[in-house]
Amino acid sequence: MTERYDPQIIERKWQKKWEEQKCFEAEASHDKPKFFGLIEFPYPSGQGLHVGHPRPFTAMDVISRKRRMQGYNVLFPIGYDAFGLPTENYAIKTGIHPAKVTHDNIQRFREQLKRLGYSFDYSREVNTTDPAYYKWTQWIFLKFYEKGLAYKAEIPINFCTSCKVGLANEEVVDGVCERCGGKVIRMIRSQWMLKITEYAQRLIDDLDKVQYLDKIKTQQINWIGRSEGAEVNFQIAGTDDKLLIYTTRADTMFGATYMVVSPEHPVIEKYRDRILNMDEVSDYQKQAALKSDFERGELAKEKTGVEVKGLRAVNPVTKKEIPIWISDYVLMGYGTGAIMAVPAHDTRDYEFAKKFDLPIVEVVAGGDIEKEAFTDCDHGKMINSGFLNGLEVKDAIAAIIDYLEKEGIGKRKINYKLRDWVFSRQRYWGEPIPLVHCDQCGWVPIPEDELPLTLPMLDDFTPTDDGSSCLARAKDWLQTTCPKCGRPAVREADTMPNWAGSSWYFLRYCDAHNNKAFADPEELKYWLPIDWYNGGMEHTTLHLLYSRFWHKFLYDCGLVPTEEPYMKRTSHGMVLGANGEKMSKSRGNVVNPDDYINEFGADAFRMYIMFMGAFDQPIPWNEQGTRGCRKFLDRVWRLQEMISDSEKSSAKIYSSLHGCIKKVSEDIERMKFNTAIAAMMSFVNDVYAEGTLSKEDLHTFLQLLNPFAPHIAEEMNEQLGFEQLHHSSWPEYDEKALIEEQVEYGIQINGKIRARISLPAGISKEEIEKAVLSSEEIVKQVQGRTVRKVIVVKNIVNIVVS
RNA sequence: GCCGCUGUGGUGAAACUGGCAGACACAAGGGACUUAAAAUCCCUCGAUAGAAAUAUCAUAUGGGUUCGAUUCCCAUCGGCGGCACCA
Repeated sequence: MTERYDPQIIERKWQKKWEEQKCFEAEASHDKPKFFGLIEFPYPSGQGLHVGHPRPFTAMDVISRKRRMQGYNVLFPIGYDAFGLPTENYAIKTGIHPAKVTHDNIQRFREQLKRLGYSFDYSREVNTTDPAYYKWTQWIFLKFYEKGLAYKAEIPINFCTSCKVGLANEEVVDGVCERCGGKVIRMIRSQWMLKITEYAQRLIDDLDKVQYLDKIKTQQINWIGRSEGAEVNFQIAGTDDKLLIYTTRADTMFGATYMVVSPEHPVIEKYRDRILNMDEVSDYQKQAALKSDFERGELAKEKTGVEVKGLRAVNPVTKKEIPIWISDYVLMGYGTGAIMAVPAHDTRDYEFAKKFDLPIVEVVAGGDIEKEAFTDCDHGKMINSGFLNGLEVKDAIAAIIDYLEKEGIGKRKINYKLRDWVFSRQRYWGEPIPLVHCDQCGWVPIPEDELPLTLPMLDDFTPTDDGSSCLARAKDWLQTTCPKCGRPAVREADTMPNWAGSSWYFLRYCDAHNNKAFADPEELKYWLPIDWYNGGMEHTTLHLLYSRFWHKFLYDCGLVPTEEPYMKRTSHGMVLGANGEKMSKSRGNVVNPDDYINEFGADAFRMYIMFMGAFDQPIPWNEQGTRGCRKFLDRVWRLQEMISDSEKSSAKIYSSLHGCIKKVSEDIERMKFNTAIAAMMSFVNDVYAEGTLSKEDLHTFLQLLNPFAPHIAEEMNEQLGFEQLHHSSWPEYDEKALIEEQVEYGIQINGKIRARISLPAGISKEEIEKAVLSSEEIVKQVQGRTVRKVIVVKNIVNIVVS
């Protein structure tokens, strides 16, 4: 009689063994084919791991464990993305240094991860806040600077007028400071920018070279937002100045009845003396400054705006004078900050024109502009448009741009919605930007041998009154000398955003302890590209795009061997709280895995997290689920009592096992972990029905179970007397075992199942048709009706009768 | 608002390329074992009608394409993610 299944003992035993034997460290040799599996490294928050973390981790652990058994040299690393706001805010509140908080949090995370039995290579762990790591983050930033891709620009930040702190967008709730409820304004600051827009086209084009889920590609393409259109100059009446606009619908120019400029547009300042209602205009500018771009873009909001009296523009095709308005639905950050408004054919312009009673001129026939804007550009012909009349929209666009170019009024232009990356944060807990400012020499990079530029130890992390980070108060650190001319100079007090460290961490995994380079080129050549990167959909447009951008830049510098970092990208659905809402401390629905591991074991927890639902869909946590999977593992454990003395299992069990091998092997590749587990459950149910199976077949089953529940699988396998599972080869299925002798056909009459008939396998369609039509059941059902058609597909026979 | 995803029993879901809707579980109910409980094992389990065989209805809602639609198309309604300083 075998002992009772006790996961607490078994799991500790195997975790210890794996660590001692260094089972999951990637092999230094480059002889074998490699597999680099990547998960998004966690942010070590103060609450520790919650049940959402293990979902992607377990999935990639399953895949990595399978790859090892398939003979690959596997790199499955782990690290911590540890710079960031929550830790800093915690430090401000408690006075405990963020480095200490980070250290403790990481310690806790690591322990929790180890308890879950992940096959991470802990020897290559990275931590973005470690100076030995961020030395290279700074080094890469200097490369950007060197190549002219890092530059300074005047960009607004959110500033709480009461705390005197720069705020992240997330900290601004309904226009006020999340912490104190104080008024938030937009304050202009000079900030470091990275020119990601220079890579916009390549970031779209090279998606063809990788296997990302289509929805991820689509999301990135839409985010980059390439559009083909034209830039057109509108003369400002009575001046030599022109207002430049960008439009994708140049065909509608004859319908442009007014113009709108963004509240920040420089033309306002320039002509303030000519503007008759400047008081009204500046009031509006002030109001607009309080809103975020997001609020301003919201269509749901009532349109607002003010006519700029005294300033008028000339429509270059109708030659008519038209009014100029300012409104916050036009953003300075996209296009040119000015638009021509064509209310008949643009929804926002239409709404605006209706509200302020501006003229609406229909120029594309086909809609009902009394009711709404007609924006369809695939149907409809031009009207009221001079030489464009009668043309289709597509042709009209080409014709008018040709005309504009010929007349020198405008030109073709490709535009991107993507904006350059604001790279400065007025914060302490980030990588210092390794530049100094010298009155003589301007911005000067610090010499490479002075990297890393480490964060000074402070005890007060609160920002300064003007919104600068607390580094601005660290005078000793701030004051330095210019590396170029030796005169006194000042360091940059802003730090890098959290995204910096996560934009290249996967490269460091290839050679985590190198202190001469961010990684050895030979290691990069072997390990790159990452074979499979799984992460959340929420990272699609920021982290994923930023890291592709950094990688392409490093490729251009000759520092990495591949154009793209990730060959394959998949994503998981979020684990929600039991109430169906996103897990968060403030909602009080955060679930910690520890309780479940203590009660049911890590294997049961891993099984459940993979079984609970479709991997790519969000799913609420269910308290009962882990118990159910524990029940399954108990059943698996008792298979030991069913081992037969004979060498072979019954034909039925053999066939069931090989069906299971096929299903599990294929489903892991498709990330259909839930159905892979269902297949294993079915196999175990079959064995229980049969009452017995061979030792060899149980071993094979344990190989399948091993990626999901590695501790129990190794333990049972050891008791059977086989070598450790992670050294064994992934089983192949026997095709012959899957062939059935009889096939059951579903017989439909006019598309509805009316009968089931079992026929021998491998007979022709004609024979099937004959057999079905002559069967007693069908003869009865079809009686008195005419058979029009018989369709035989797979194991369906549809008889169409009338 | 814009972009992407999504909607199937009491619950989580499955159905791979348009081909037998509800696999596999959870919960619930009934039974066996037990002094009893836990554990375990067996049975029932979409709705309506029926003793049953069976019939009708059913994959958010309304249309469409098709021999056949959970799957494709159009519209409507609800949920989730992202919207550039949360990570």
